[in-house]
This record gives sequence, C-alpha cells and structure tokens, in this order.
Amino acid sequence: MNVRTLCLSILYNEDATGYEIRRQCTDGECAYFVEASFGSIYPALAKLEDDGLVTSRSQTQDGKPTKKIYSITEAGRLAFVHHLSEPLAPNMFRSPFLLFARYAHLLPQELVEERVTDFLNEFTGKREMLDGFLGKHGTNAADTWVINYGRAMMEVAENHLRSHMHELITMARAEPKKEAAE
Amino acid sequence: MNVRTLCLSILYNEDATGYEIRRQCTDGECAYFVEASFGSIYPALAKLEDDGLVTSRSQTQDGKPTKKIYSITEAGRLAFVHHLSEPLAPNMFRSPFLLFARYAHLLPQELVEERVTDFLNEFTGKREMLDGFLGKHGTNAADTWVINYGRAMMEVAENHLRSHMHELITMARAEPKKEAAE
DNA sequence: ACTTGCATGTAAGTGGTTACATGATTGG
DNA sequence: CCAATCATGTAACCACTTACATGCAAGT
Repeated sequence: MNVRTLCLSILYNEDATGYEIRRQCTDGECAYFVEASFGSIYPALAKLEDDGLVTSRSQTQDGKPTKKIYSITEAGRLAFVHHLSEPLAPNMFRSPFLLFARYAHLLPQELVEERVTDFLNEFTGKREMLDGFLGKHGTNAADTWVINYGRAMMEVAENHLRSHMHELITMARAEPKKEAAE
Repeated sequence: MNVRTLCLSILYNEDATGYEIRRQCTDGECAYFVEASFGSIYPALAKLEDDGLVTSRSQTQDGKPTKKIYSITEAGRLAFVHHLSEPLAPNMFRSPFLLFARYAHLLPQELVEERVTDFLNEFTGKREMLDGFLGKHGTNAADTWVINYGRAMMEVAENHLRSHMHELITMARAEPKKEAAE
C-alpha cells in the first residue's frame, strides 16, 4: 500500500492539500495503521496529477502561503477501487520493543522500566485518540468499524501490559549499569 | 531496528548460518514482529564480520552445500547491548487491510468476505504458531513473556473479528462486480 | 527573540526487496 | 518430472525518510 494509494483514499472523500493529507496521516483516524511524510506525499501527488488521477488548483490566502488543493478525478476513483480489488499487501507489524524485551535480562532495571512504560503510553495515547474520533461528525459505518477494531487492540495491549509489565521488569539486572564490570 | 541488529540478537543465543537466521525470521518465535530476506541478511552478516562483531567458519556437508557458520564475538555482544540501550525505533503497524475496510461499501461482498477471512486466518495461524513455541524446550522467561504478549494480541484480534466481521460484510455492495456499470 | 504552524518542494541517502545466478538432493 | 529444501551471494531497483531550502504570521 503505497503513498499514492493513500492519497487517493483521502481524496476519495474530500479535496485536500498535501499538507492536509500529511496531517490526516499523523493525527487522523488512520494514523495507527498508515504513515507518510512530506517527502513522499508531494512527489506522489505530482505523479498522480501526471497520470490524470487527480487535478489541482492553487488558492492564495492572506497571511498564509498559497496552497494547492487536489481533487480526485473519475479516473482516480476507478483506479482506487481497482487497486483495492487487487491482492492486498501483507500487514506488517514491527516492534523494536519486543526484540528489546527478549533481552531484558541483560539490561538495567530502570531502562527496562522506562521502555515498557513508553510502550504502554503509546497504546494509551492511541486509544485516547481513537476514542476522540468516535464522538465525531461525519464518521461513516466502515470508519467506525475500523476505529472500534483499533480500540479493541489498544485496550488489550494496555491491559496485558499493566498486568504483566512487572514480570519483565523483575527479569532485568537489578544492579546499576556502571557496576557491570565487577 | 535494522537487519544487522537482528542478526546479532540471534547470534547472541547461538551460532547460525545466514540461512538459519532467515528461517528464524520466517518461522521462529519473533516472526510476528520482525522481517528480513536473504538479500538483506547476507550483506548484513558480511558487514558485521568486517566490523569484527562476528566471525565465521565454513563447514562442508555431504549432499548439501557448504555452509558458513557465524559466531558472535565479545565486541558483538557489547555492541548489541549498547544498541539496546539506545532509544528504540518506533513500533510500526501498517495494515493495507484496514485501509481496504474503510472502503468496504465500494466493493463487492464476496471480495470483502474473502479479505476479512484472510485477515482472520492470518491471526489464527500466528496464534497457533505462538502456541507451538510455548511448549518448547530452551525458551527462557523473557521469550515466554514476549510469546504470551503476542498470543494475547492475536486472540483479541481473532475474537473481535469473529464477532464483528459480518457487520463489515453487510456494508459491502450486495450486487456482483460486473453489474456495476448498469 | 524564538518557536510553532502553515505551506510546497527537492536532493541525497538509506534500508531494504526482488530477481537472478548456481547447483546438488530428496520427495511427491 | 517437477517442486521444494538446503545454501550463498550479487545487482538492479524501489519506496520512502531526512535534511535542506524558503518564507511569512501568530503566539509565547
């Protein structure tokens, strides 16, 4: 699932600038399962325009830079639906934390505690963000379904961690780091 | 968390060949949160050897190709622990399926049903794989912790999907794809 | 005075993947 | 006879990230 498709998915619902698309990827409802930076969004939009899948118009604003608003074309809508009909790329979950956790016994306790707390907070933050979206206007049934799925996942992660984080922390080296050479 | 660190993490516990490292990434206990292909593992091992973090010896076998067994050095162990002590890269979860799900209403019902079933089966498969590791020898406390964490996540994903997949399927277009032009 | 938000874009670099090249052995 | 497993490695390619370049306005 490349950035081009991601842009089409957002433009399917409403016109947007590159900047707004990026904001949706950072703070929007799909922030927990997609990612994209400016460096990939702007070239993606330019290419989509070359291919006739989107059009753009510039809008000057006072006090703010001119923005370039993109709209999806009929060809863009078709291409997007066609893309969704093809086999999906695999879901990927990569967790440096879980790799870290496997070696908890090699590391100082404070560090393990800090990392596990960060990990927990990540989920708490994301769950709260998703909660925020549920109350909002203009959220259709499918969006709500996706948000609820995310919520369910964040919730177990939180609960599981709260119940079991101390097991991991007690596996860590009790002595402070500097005494390791003794 | 790059492939070099991944190789060190495996070699920390036991000697291995590039081929075996890749197998552990595909079928091993950390298969659900890391990934690496031959094209990244072999160059990574070569570079680790250049840097003196691993050593290798060749072993001829009859009926099978000669293999190159890598061992971690003391410098490699230190580098690995040092790497774990540094700030962790963010966890990443990317799900083309969830993007797909948001547009269920645009797609034919059979397709949505197929994709959601594939998604469910992915979790069932992974949970079964993790169950298999729990019964095994030589699994230390931290590994068991990580496996249990994974199990917990797979389990809710499964249960949530089984309970809610039909909601998503009913959002899909009831008519078959080919009649879309009518 | 400094940072943040708005806004677009490019260039260099990275960290991979995919496909290719090679080849013996075993099992269906 | 074909596919899969074992086994190593390279080269071309790709998608994306990071840092850079630019600049004004509003808030702290």
